[in-house]
Amino acid sequence: MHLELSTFSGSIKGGIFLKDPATSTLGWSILTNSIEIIDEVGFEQFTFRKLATKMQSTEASIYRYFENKHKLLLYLSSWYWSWAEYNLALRNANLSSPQQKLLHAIEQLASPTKVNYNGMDIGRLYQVIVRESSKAYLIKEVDQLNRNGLFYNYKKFVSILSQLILEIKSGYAYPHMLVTTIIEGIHHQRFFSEHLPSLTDMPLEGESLADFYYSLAMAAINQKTDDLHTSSTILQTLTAE
Amino acid sequence: MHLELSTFSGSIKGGIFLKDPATSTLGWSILTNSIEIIDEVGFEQFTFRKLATKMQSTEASIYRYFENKHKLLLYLSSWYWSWAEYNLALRNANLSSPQQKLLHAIEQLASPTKVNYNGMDIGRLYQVIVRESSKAYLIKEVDQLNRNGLFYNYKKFVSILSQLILEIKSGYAYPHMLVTTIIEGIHHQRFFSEHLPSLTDMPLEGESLADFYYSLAMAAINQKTDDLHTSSTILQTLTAE
DNA sequence: TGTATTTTAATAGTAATACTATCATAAATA
DNA sequence: TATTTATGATAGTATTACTATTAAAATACA
Repeated sequence: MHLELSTFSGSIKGGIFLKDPATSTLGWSILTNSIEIIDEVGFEQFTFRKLATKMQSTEASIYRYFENKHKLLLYLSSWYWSWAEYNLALRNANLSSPQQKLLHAIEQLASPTKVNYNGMDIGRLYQVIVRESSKAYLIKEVDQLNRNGLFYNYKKFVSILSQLILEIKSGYAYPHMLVTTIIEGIHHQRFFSEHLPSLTDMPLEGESLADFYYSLAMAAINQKTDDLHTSSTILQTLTAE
Repeated sequence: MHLELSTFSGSIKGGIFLKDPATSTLGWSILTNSIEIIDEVGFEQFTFRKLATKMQSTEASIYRYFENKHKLLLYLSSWYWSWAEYNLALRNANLSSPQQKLLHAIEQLASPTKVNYNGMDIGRLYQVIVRESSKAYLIKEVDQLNRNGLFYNYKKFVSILSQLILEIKSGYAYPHMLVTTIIEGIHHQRFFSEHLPSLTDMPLEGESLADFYYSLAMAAINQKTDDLHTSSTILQTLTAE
């Protein structure tokens, strides 16, 4: 297991960074320290000045790696999805059942392995992803970033899960919607259960969270054709009751 | 309809504002203009200076209504949920079927009425909600804000839909999770279909989006007990295949 | 109608943020 | 050893996110 882990290296698109932080100790320090600060103070309060101070480096040095803190967040997010993809492939390598593969994927999304990878605290990165990752794309510049392929890693992960869905139910019409609903749903429920519990149900641990979304996926996939209506036919059915 | 509309007034918790913007023309102007600017430049680039310039007023005047731009966003979000609740109640007033009520709720979430309420462009507010509303709670200060009851309106709306779910299927264990999954899901799909289409399926209009989530809700609710497993039993089932 | 009170505008100012630029030095590499 | 590259140190600018003060305008109220 450890051997495989050490062979992993996130493949992040240039364009996110000015200089790849994965290629130097200072760069790697930017990543690990930024995770800690963002986790502690939140992305809004996170500044390159705070990061530089913590790292005992300078703002100027950080700016040589990233244009701004948003690109750094995008890097962390991309790295996470690259890691998630790698880890999932490892875990599912010698399985054939797409159901089981999907279950593993959902379990991993709901409670990731809390390992430490070269000083990078994956559990903490997960915390950051849960609270901050949607801010990487819910922005005005999203189209421009997307044109440059900067959401590649997230899209790739979604695409892999969508493929799994189609293996389970060939011809299912909404694999991508289902997958993104599950992913973002898991993140939201994780956040809600900790901070806004009345928006969830009971203290949900990673396991039961995974159960809920796996069941949801299966229910959606295995829905009888009779259950699928358009708004108008649904309304007719209901009015006829 | 117009009469009813004019009787609506959002009930927003004090604590979000310093002085209720709904009680003065300047305050109302802050709301309508901020929606336009946030829609145009995004919440990150939105500043009270830009707002003051557009309104032909001053920063100091705006600061008398809101502590900061985040509280203003929270106000817009609360106002939206208050409006959504009011509108839904109106639409469902003389219906009895909880299924139909839920369908109406989901349809409204997926494509809100594009009316203009006292100069407030609801369609534009909806755009802002889709892209920005999660930033109102995905922050480090969430617990403190929540202790002061500042997420009341969103919680209330979620609670109403959860009640509907329980009317449809008494005893269903996860009404809140299902509801927030649907709400945030709708917003995400709306955003994705416009900006990251590979994360959705086909060009989804409001109607088909509503269909997808209504079907999802029904599938989750009407799931046979046999379909509900814990992770361990799921794994056993799968391994046995 | 006049006076008191509240609301807004105008202006100024401060600390922090988000950068850019320059130069020196250390480390790596050729 | 020479040369490139990476980092550090320092400085500086425009913008942001406010706070404070005073004056004018609008409103309430007696």
